[in-house]
Amino acid sequence: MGARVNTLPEVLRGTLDLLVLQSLSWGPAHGYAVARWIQQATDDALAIGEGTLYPALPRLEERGWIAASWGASENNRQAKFYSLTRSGRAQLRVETDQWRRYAAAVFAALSAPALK
Amino acid sequence: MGARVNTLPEVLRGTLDLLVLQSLSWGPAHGYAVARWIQQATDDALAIGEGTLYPALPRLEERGWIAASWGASENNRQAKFYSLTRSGRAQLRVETDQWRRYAAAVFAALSAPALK
DNA sequence: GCCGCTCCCCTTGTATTTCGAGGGTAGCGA
DNA sequence: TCGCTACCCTCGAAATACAAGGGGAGCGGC
Repeated sequence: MGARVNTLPEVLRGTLDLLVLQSLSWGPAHGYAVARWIQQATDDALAIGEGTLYPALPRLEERGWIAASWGASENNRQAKFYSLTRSGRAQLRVETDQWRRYAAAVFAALSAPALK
Repeated sequence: MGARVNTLPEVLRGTLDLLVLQSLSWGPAHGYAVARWIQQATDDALAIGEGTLYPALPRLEERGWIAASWGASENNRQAKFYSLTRSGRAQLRVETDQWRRYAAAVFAALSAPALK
């Protein structure tokens, strides 16, 4: 049915963002913990390098989806805690939905017949 | 459990490749038709621009996954027909599997609990 | 015969993002 | 004091999707 047409990277490249937002939906966390969460939540199927994650966090912050503040970690280290903003929560819903529709479309294509 | 750890783009960026390979699994087709197939097979959820698809085809050819040959289209135009090679068929299996595992991991994360 | 549409190919520049490698500080236990 | 782990960051290289642009050739209508 007439859903809007998506371009690829809008959803694809946003997958990291989606995972980060989702990880913060449980409450504030620092970058290092976010990385661990993703790895754990995907049962080690996905690993995010620090060189990938750390640039992503200010990006999300710039867009107003997360907010940062320094604090002490569980291990008594300085750590930058990120928390979801109101608009970040909305964005999480948007991206979750996009992902679901995108994944459904790919799965559909994988079992689609030849072109008519 | 102990699946291999994936990096993001290996799977993500390969999604277009996966769709193209899948579209050719039904037999040779020219680029224009591949684009139409993808749009149709995903129920209009995904649209691939020509500026995206046409550079992708030589890329896949370079990797030995598809082979090109000129011919006449259904509408009696010159068209470049691509067909899956043997190694392309293998690649299709690999990428299908990767996609399934990747998608499963993301879905798992979307319903994962807070970090321990 | 000509117009315009659709089919079909392609290139270029730009923007975005991921990755790997590298570098740095600071607790903490031995 | 050593070394490990937790924690932050930057940089350059590589990929690739996109929008915009350009072109040729059938074909049907006039």
